[in-house]
Amino acid sequence: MILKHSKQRDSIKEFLSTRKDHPTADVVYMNVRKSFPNISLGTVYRNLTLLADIGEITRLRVGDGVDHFDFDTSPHCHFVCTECGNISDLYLSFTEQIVEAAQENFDGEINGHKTYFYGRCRNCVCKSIE
Amino acid sequence: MILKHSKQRDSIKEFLSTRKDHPTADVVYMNVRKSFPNISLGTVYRNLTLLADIGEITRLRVGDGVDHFDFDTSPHCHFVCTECGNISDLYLSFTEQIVEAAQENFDGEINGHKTYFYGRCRNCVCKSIE
DNA sequence: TTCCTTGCAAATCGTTTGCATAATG
DNA sequence: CATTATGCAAACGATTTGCAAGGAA
Repeated sequence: MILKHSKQRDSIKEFLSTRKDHPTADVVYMNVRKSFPNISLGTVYRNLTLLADIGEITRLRVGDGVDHFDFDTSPHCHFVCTECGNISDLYLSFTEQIVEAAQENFDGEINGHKTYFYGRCRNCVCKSIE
Repeated sequence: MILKHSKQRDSIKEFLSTRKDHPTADVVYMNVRKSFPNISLGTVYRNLTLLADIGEITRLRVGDGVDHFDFDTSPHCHFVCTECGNISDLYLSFTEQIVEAAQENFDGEINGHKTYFYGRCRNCVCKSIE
């Protein structure tokens, strides 16, 4: 399967690259529609799936029932606020070591990992104190 | 909301407690039906959701689009075989420290984490070598 | 008797897919 | 020209939910 260029896909990547909040397919759709009013949700899904498959983006399933997408494919963890749903990046020094440590304890081949931290973000903590 | 006793819920818990492979709602349904032929999928889902909400079990979203349930609520990680889909437990010594380390690097309140390792299990690695 | 739980079926909702057409190389 | 990508709408599949009836406290 040889990829052909597509303006829609470019636009999706371009949009994703500007966001650090790990948008859902629907959010991508809403925004890309500003440039491509006729783009369909199906196209957005198809491209997000394709990009995730070839490793240009990462699909996150944090547990809220909706897929989120991350333009940053470097190894890092995520924090999910159980109150507002916000997802933020968490770059931890031991991220790399986690896989190594797991590999030592596991009889098989480990390629990667996804770590999600859950709790309340700064904003939500502050709000509840007021 | 005060819980009332229910034979169906007992049976669901009882079944889950015997399994270490993190079954899906459907698998739970299939098995509990042996004791309760009339139980409905809805009831299974309702109870699994309830049990997860009160913390008696854990809901796992490993990324295959289906929810898995774990009777073991102690802090541990999971390995997901991307070939056969199997999910196994991974008890790592540093599991506890992960949250602490993350907490130090994050401005908010972290309550827990879920870590999924992806790769190929022993079985699938062997098969591909044959 | 109160109110939680169930079974059933319909509804929900995020995601995928089939198809005819348009765009790319 | 061959093949991939698109828009549209229908299909899918896991999970949830409304409702009337059953069961626990």
